[in-house]
Amino acid sequence: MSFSIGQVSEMTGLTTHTLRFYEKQGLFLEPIPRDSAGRRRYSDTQIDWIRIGGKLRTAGMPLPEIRRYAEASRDRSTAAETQLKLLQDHEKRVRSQLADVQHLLDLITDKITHHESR
Amino acid sequence: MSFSIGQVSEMTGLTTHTLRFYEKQGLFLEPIPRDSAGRRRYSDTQIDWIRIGGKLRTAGMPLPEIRRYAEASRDRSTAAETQLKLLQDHEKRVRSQLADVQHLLDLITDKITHHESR
DNA sequence: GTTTGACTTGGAGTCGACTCTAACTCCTAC
DNA sequence: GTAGGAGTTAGAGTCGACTCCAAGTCAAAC
Repeated sequence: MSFSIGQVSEMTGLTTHTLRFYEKQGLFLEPIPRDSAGRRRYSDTQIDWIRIGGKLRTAGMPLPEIRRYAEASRDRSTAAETQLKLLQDHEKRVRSQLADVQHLLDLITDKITHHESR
Repeated sequence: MSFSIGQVSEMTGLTTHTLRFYEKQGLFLEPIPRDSAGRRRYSDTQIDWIRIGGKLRTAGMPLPEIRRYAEASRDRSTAAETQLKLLQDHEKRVRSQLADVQHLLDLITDKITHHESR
């Protein structure tokens, strides 16, 4: 079973523009095959990957890192470990952003408490 | 006590370029006063705000929202509540990014566990 | 057999957030 | 008094991540 770019767009929430753009950026690694008329045909496994890539994006991972993530799957024996490391690094970044926000939240709630008890 | 743009740059880690850029973007709200030669002089309270703005940035908040945060401080009676809301909204976003990463981390660690137990 | 609609490409345009340049003005130190 | 260094401005350039455009191809429906 294979899907057109329009179908994949519907399935993943990425626009067709973005799908072509990601392909140009080398984010897929397995090249997307074309039918006799030159149109892209996506397989299930490619769609699975696109969904993961999309999650990585919404999670704030920059494209070059997502590319590294994709490239890691080349080497079957080290893929998961490399990807784990990329994810952990990114998790650290997001966690520190969260810590920043929470620090500011503390300051603000303190301010409000003081204001109320005045 | 007031400080030059170069000193503020040192103190906050933002470049002088960025400080001028943020000012153009209306991120300060209290306008930065100039000395007799037209140079910016930052007060302590302005520096305090710049530090907060910087934190908001590294926490991933976009500039328009930081502007709203700054503008909120106009109205002394509602400032803290408005800012609290902005922070909470942003916290939600960052949390959901973190959840995405953690979901992927789960998938990967599962994959590794399976691989090891094969 | 032509219209319609989904696709193709290369390349241009947009937007957010900086980052840099050019030409200029001050102040301080020698 | 002039050289150096830190400022000033308006505006241009960069980079990441899309987003759109023009010109064209193809298959299916009428």
